[in-house]
This record gives sequence, structure tokens and C-alpha cells, in this order.
Amino acid sequence: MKIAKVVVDIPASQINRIFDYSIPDHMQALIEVGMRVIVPFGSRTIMGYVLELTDHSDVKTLKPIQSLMDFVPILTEELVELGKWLAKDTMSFYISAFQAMLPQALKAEYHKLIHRLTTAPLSDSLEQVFAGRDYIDFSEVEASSVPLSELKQLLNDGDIEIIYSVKRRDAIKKQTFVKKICTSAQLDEYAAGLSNQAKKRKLLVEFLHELNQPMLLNTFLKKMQTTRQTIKPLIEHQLIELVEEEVYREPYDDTQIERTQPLQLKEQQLNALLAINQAFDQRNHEVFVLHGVTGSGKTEVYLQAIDHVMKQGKEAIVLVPEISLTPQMVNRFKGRFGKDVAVMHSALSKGERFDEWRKVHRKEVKVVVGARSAIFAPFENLGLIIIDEEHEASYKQEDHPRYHAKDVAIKRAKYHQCPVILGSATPTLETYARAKKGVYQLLEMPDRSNLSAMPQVEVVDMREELHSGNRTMFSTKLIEGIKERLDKNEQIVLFLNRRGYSTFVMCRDCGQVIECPHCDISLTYHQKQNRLKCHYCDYYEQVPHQCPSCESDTIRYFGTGTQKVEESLNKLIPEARIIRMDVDTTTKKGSHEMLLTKFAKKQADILLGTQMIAKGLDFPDVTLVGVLAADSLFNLPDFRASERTFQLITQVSGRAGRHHLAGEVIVQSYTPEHYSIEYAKNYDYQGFFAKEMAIRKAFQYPPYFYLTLITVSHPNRYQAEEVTRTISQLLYKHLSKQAKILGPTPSPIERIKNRYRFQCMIKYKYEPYQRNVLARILQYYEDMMRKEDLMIQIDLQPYQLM
DNA sequence: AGCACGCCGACT
DNA sequence: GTCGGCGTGCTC
Repeated sequence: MKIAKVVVDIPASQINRIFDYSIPDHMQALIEVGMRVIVPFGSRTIMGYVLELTDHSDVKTLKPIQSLMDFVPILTEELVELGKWLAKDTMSFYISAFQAMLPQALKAEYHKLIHRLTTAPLSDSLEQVFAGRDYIDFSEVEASSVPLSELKQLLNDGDIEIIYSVKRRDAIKKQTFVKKICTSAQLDEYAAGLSNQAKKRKLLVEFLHELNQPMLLNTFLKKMQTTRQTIKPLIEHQLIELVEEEVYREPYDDTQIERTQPLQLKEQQLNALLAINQAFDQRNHEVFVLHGVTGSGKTEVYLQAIDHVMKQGKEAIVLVPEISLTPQMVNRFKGRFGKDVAVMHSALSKGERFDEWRKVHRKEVKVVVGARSAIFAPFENLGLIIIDEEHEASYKQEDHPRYHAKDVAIKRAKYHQCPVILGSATPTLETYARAKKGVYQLLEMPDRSNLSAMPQVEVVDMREELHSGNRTMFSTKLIEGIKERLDKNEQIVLFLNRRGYSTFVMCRDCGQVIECPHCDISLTYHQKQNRLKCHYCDYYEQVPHQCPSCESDTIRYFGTGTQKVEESLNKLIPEARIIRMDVDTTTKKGSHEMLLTKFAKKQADILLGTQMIAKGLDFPDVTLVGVLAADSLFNLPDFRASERTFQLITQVSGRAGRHHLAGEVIVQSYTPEHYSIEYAKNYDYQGFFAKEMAIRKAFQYPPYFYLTLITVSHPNRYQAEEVTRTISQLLYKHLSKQAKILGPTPSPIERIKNRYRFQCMIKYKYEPYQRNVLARILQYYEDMMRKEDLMIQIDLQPYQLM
């Protein structure tokens, strides 16, 4: 075992290989697969992951590993294999796959330094840069006026050397404590020897008499109203010492969470639980589709299934979409399992994420609740994987590696021989179709657990509202509904779908819309900074007072943002107390939770928000839910638009009347006759499924066909189109005759950051050689990509067709 | 990616 | 003559 196979930290196609390194003798006993190492690479020094240990290599001369970055592997053997599979499956680089599996904090930080080796004076300008230091950052010289040739000369003469440093950023947070290390007698003795002037020290000694356990240094100093300086003599006299202790950054105050006991299950829940437990007991990697209406008690099934798994000493992963957004959900898990739970999601800071990951790594927790990337939690005894709201698009990562958490979950479950639960009130067609075919096992929970009726859904035709002279964004029906609830002291949730709607700026005279100069997309108005911003690049500009093309001053904001809804609602019903929840009001840490608590305490009547209020919320006094623009998704280039609309309305409707009070839902739409709205109104999942399946079949979309989207971009429009055309032809030639190749077509957003974008779509049922063909195409264009700024993106099973 | 090496034009 | 521009190829 003298050779390590290493994947190196450079995401480039030419480097996307496994490199061999020799292992120095002193490392032989320490090195393990899954560790990070620092290796020489060309003239540099970089980080890499050890994927394999062997004693054979085809390469004649090997460089030795420079050092180990870990004492314990950070990737289990399973995760090493998973990473390789992930890279192949998504056509990504190995290194990207591994980086995606680990918290950001474990990424290496690189510095290029110049080390001064001579005391002899250098040139004046270089001395100025060094300013008396022995080490300087290379970038400092680059920024100065010192020519690079001068450095080259010094390097040759051995006066300086270049150092490539690899630093870790996985800082472990430490806290300093004050600890008493003496007896009371010793304290007295010390106090006696103090002069009368040393008042503070006497106070300190007095306090130390009472201090029987270590106290946080900061607390200590604050309490004694003093600074670090005054305690120095106490340390010198060995009365106290300062001790450092590793601590976790605790993003949640879990001391407040009340512990809960398992609830009595209804029959439908019990049946589901038994099936899952049985699969677990038999070490069966079955995939269950838990199709339960909103309020059917899916979470309780999850909790008890996890409990069963934990009792056998196994671990569980629970994926929740964007969970920062539902503290209620986190609390349910922490309430049941307490300290055994780690939470991982995007709202945590890098350090917090690292700490939660470390709890898993050190086997201090048994359950992870988290967003997409939590699927890579480094458990070694997985007993269950749950994906809640499995239909959510956020489980698909939109940049490299473009993986879907569901696929990773199933892969891991096979390895651990454990069940997977895909839970949803509105499963994706792909999932439900597989369940119906028997590939997955279907568990139905058609009733609400408290047997309360699903709220009545009323669809309002906004075209009629407009015809009868109502030009506001609220139908008469909705306004009346809101007023009625206010009178009864009940609460209202108003939902605005932001996707597909944005506040753009248009001139009323000539119809000119203000667009980004670098992208083919209208700029979006941001009230907070009073600016127009582009969502695809970082361009922004001040809001013009005059139309740039006709100089008219009738320039207006269009579209519907939550801010605008709030404003007009304030005008219509001034007495209503509104809480607005969107990206603008929830950026600050904890603000999300604060707003929800405020609403729960009934300090507001209306909760107005975007996607983030669509799921998981449960407030007993909410009796009216309004969906302001149900059909906003239909304008998007997305074959899943109907499915998403159906899911959204169903999901939002579930927020009303969950307890003793009956609920009502008002859906506003310009296309009320659309089948997705009709079926959602009647809570007819089966009906919707049948209808939508027929449409997908007719138009050759998933689940009948798989999709691959290839997006080509280039600063030159003609080049982009030409390459896409060639790719389409190559695909046509090399894929089977059953594969449908569409393209080249301009992308829905034809230009982003001054690059023209064309796409080609493959629709297919079975193309075992597709990845090979695509890989060869990429190889063919490799040169052009490097030299001519060509970009080719491949998304196997895309969720966004933009 | 980023570095060395190497081949050509511009300048002291 | 030398300096430095960037095109090319390689990294265990």
C-alpha cells in the first residue's frame, strides 16, 4: 500500500482524472481512503481526496503526498463510491461531486506567497512592498509596480522562493472559560497579601470563592465589570486558569422546545407505518410513495418510522424543502428526538453548517433534517431516508453537479438496504406513475387525521372582475371574505406566486419595457434600493423618470410584487394588520421565525407572502386562504406548469381550516377553466393525474419520455447556433432512431451576460449510450471551449428549461 | 485552473 | 540584442 489514488481540487475537464501519488513511509500507518491530502501538482501545491490505496501504478515516476489534512476520513467508503457515481451520472467533474457532498467549510483556501531568503537589500520598489516582512502575498507584488522579470531574477538567484500554501477554513469554534484551580484557603492567603489599593482584585477573589464550575470568560468579565488585564495576576499565581473548549455554533435555541410523545395513529397512518417498518426489518430498499392529503398526518408517520429505526441503532435522513422556512417542522423533529437531531440548510452560516455536519461525522446525532444537500450526511448505518414534499423542484440542484436528491436517496438506500419514503399530497407524475406500475410501493392516506373537511375552494374569474370595472388585484369576493374574517377575529393567508411575475417598468405611451443591456430580460424593480436590477447578471441602474425612447414621463411599474399587494391592500382595508413575508423581509437571521410567531400570537390579521408560506404552516385561526394569481406559471416555458399550478393550489389550500374552524379558499385566475385549477378546486388528484398523463404522452414529455437539455452559449450568436446545430446532427447520427432530437432553438432567454444561448433537447425512452455520445461531443468541443469562450451545459433530466 | 515553455514583434 | 506578448501543452 504505497500508492494513493487522488482526485485533485481543480475543476477542469483535462484534470478530471485520478492521479497517483506515492505515500511517504511516515504516512503509511495514518493514511486512509476518504481523507483530504495536500499534494504537489505541477509547480503548485493543492488539496485532493484519497479515493483508493493500492500498491500498483502505471505511472513511472510519482510525486509523494506532501501532507495529510485529516486524521479521520471525511468521506466514508460509501460516499467515495457515491461521489464517483454522481460524477458519472450527472456528467460532472469528480471534484465537483465531492465538493457538493461536503460543507463549504471543508474547502481548501489557496495562497501564493513570496518568501524572502536574503537579507541583502532588494530594489527600492520591492522593499516597499515587503515593508520589513519575510512573507508577502503574491498579489501584493502584482498590484505594485515591480516588474515580474525582477522576481524571476531573484528566484533564479535564490533570494526568494514562491510558496503555495493550502489553508483549511474549517475553523472549530472555541470558547474560553475561567476555571478555578485552587482552594479557598489559597484564595484567602492571596487576598491577605494584596495591598489596599487592589480593590478590583479583592472583588475578584471574593467572587472566585463562589465560582465552583468553569465560567465563560466573557460572562465573567462582564459580571465583574473588568477586562482581561486584571485577571492576569490571578493566572500567574495559579489561582485560576483559562481553558479553551470546543463548542458548536448552535443555530437553534433548543432548550425552548418542548419534548413530545408519539401520537396515537389513525388506521391509515398505522398501515403506512407497518409497511415501512416491515421493509426496514427485512432490510429491503423499497421506495414508498406516501400520498397523503394535507393534514393527513404524514409527519407523525415519519417520526414513528424514525423512532423504530433508531431503536435498532440506525440513523435517518429527512429532506425537507428549504427548511429554514419552516421552524415549525424543525421543532417537531427536535421535540421528538431532542439532541439526536442535526439540522442542515441554506440559511445557516458556513460555520453553523460545518458544526451540524460535524455532529453527524462524530456520530453524535442519529437524525438529520435538512435541505437537498443533507442527502450526503455521512452516516454509516442508515436505516431510513425520507423526502418530504417530494414534488418540490428544489430537490434538483441547478448547477454542477446537477443531481436530483431523489436519485441520490435511492442510490444510498440500495447500499444500506433501507427503505425510502417519498411523501407528498401531490406527488410528481414521475413518482406516482412508478408507484402505479409497482416500481415503488404506494401508501395512500386520503383522510385528514382530525377528520376536518378540506376547505371549500372557490375560483374567481378575474376577467369578469375587470369587465365589471374592478381594476384592483383583489376580487370583490376576496375583499368581502377578508373583511368578514376581520370582523370574526379570524386570520387570513394571502399567497402570491412570484415566479412568472415580476415588477418590470414600462412606458405607458410607447410600450417600451426597460431591459438589461447584457441579457434579454426586463429589469426588475427593487423598492428597497429604488433601483432596477437584472436577475441574471449583476447589472443595475437607477429608475428613470422619463422613458428612454420617447421621453414621455408616464413610466410605470407593472407586475405584482408583494410590496405592491401590501400597499393596495392597505388602501382598501386600512384596518387590517398585515405581515409581509418575502425575500426582502426575511433576509435577517431569525426574522422568518419572528414574523411567524407574531402571526401565531395574532398580532396580525393577514399573512401575505410568496412560496415560503405555501407549505408546512399550521395556524388554527386561519380560515381564509387567497391565491392572488393562480395562473402566473402558465407563461413560463415549462411543461410542468400545469402540474406546478395544481400542486401549488392544493398545497396552499391545505393551510386553511386545519382545526375546529372551517376553512375557505379563494383562487383568483384569468384562466379559471384550466384543468389544473378545476381539478385542484375539487381536490381530485386522480383526475388531474389521468388528464396530465394523457397530455404528457401526447407531447412526449416525462414520465413517458426522459429529457436531456443541452444549452450552448457563445458571445457570437451565429457561433452559438452553429455549434448547437452540429451537436443536434451528431446526436441524430449517434443516438438510436427512437430518440427525438429538437433543436437548435434559441433558449427562452436568448442572451445572458452578453452570451447568446441556443439549446437542443433530446426526448428518449432508452439510450444506454447517451452519456458516451455526449461525453465524446464535449471532448470534440474541448478546444473550442477553452480557446473561444464556448460553453456547453448538459442537464440530464432538467427541471428548468430556461 | 494556472504555470512553464517557446516563438514572434517592439524597444533601449 | 532583450523584454514581454500570448498560444500551446502538461499537471501523478
